[in-house]
Amino acid sequence: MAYWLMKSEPFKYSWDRLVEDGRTHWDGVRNHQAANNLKAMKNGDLAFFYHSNEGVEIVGIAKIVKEYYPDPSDASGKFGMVDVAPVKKLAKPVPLKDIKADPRLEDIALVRQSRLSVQPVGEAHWNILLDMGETKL
DNA sequence: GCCAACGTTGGC
DNA sequence: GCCAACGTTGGC
Repeated sequence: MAYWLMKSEPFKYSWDRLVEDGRTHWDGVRNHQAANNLKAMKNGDLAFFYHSNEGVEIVGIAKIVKEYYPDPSDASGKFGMVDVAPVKKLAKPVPLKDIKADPRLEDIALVRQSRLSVQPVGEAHWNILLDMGETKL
């Protein structure tokens, strides 16, 4: 079981939309590093759902329900996508500023590689973030 | 709206 | 293969 973090701008695709839809295609990734992370995802892996630009916080937990396959929106055929479904909304969203303020999280990709839209989260970091979100799985 | 970070493109 | 120019992401 691996853990991830996926970013979405809420006015493009929000956590509430994901809950309404039940599941969605995580398409549109055009960055190789992010795509490599998508490729490494396995069914059942969990991912934090992060709102960028607006909110700027982790709002929920999603799970991978379909592993990497071609993204039809990519004409070049180089990039793929996964399908995700909502698992649980965080009892308390975890804002980026709190993540930055916690020395235990200073090495997290969210801080160190702020532009990467799909990133791995270590188990220790995952548990800290769950704690900060006052959420139990 | 600005700007830093960073990926990509293209001239040489 | 280097690097300047340019585009995009995303925090503030």
